[in-house]
Amino acid sequence: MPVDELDGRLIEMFAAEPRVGVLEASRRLGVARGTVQARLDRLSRDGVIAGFGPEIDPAALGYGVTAFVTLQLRQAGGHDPVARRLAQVPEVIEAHTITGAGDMLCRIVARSNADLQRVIDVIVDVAGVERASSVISLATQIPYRTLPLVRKVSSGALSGSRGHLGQRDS
Amino acid sequence: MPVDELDGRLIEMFAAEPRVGVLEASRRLGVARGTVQARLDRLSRDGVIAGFGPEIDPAALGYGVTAFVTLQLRQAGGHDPVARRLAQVPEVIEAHTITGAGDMLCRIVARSNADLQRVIDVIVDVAGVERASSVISLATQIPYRTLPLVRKVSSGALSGSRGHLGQRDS
DNA sequence: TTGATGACTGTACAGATTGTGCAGTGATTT
DNA sequence: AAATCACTGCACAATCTGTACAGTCATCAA
Repeated sequence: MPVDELDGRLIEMFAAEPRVGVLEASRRLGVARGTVQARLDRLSRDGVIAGFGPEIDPAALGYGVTAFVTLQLRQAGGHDPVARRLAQVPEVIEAHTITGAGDMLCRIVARSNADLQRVIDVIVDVAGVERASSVISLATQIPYRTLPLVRKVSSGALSGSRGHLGQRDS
Repeated sequence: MPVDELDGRLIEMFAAEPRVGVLEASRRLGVARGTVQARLDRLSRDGVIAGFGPEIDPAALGYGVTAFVTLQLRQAGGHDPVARRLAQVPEVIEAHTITGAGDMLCRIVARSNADLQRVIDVIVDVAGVERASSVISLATQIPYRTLPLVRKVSSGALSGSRGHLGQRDS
C-alpha cells in the first residue's frame, strides 16, 4: 500500500498550503514532527512525491493557447529521433507515443492562434514527421489534478497501526 | 515582460532544488535576499508561479497506465454538466473542450489495461457522453515540462536594470 | 511466550532561516 | 528636479530544521 490515510492528509495539506513547514503540519495533523518528516522522506523516496518544484503557468508567460497535436511519423527511424528533435522546441510541453491511428501525441502551447500556426509548422518540419493533425483546447474543464486519485488510494488503504501514548522526558 | 533573466534563473534553481530556501538562493544567484523574496512574491502574484505543491506521480500510486480519451457528446446539455460528472471520477486527471471532430479530450489513468477498460466504461456511462475513442500512451517521450519555455521567455526579455553598490550599516 | 523490528511520541539543542523594517543608491519616469 | 522603483546590506526577534535519543506499542517470526 503506497499511501495510507495519514499520507493522504499530509499530501492534501501540502497541496493546499505548500508554505506550511514540517512543524506546522505535524501540529495540524496531530502527530509528532518526526512522523511527518519520516512520512515525507518515504513518499519522496518511493517516488510518490516527485518533487516540490514551482508550478509554472504557461498562460501567465504569454502562452495562452494550448493544443494537442497527433503526429504520423515516417516508418523509418522510429520515434526516438523525432522525440529528441521535438524536445528542442520549447513550445512542446509534453509528448507521448500512442496506440491507434497516430504515432505520437504532443501537447503544445502558443501565444495566439497565429503563433500556433508557426509552432505547428515547426513541428511538421521536424524530420520524420509525416503529417500532423491538431485540436485546440477551447477551455480547460478539469485542470491537471492528482488529489482525487490520492484520496481514492489513501482511503482504500485501511489503516492498521494506530497511535500510542507517549511518555515524559526531562 | 513577465519574467526577466533573473526570474528565469530563480525558477530554474527552485525547479532543480526545491529545498533551497530564499537565503541560499540569494547566495547562489549573487543578489540580496530581499530581491529574491520580492521576485518570488511578484511571480506568485502574477500567477507565473502557480504554487509549490507536491508533484504526485500516479504511476507510483499504482496507476501506471495513461490514456487520452476523445469524447463525442450529445448536443443537448452542453459541456459543463458532463465535465462536472467527469470531475467525480478520480481517474480523470484532466479534461479540455476541444475543436475538431471530438468535443472533449480527457487524460485518464488506470492500474492496468484491464482497469483502463473499467475506467473507460465509467466515462462512457456518464450522462451526455455519446461515444468515446481512446488512445493509450505507450511511452512518455517528453514528460510535462515548462522550463524550456521559461528559458525562452526569460532570455528574450533583454534586461534593463542592473545592480548597484550598497552601503554600510551599523 | 519471547525477542526483534518498525513506527510513533515527546523532548532537547545548536545552527540556520524567515519575516520585517530601514536607510542609502542608481536608473527611470513624469 | 522630484518622485518612483528595484536593489543592497544589515539588524533583530521568532521560528523552524536537522538530528539524536529513550520509551511505548503493535506486528511478526521463532
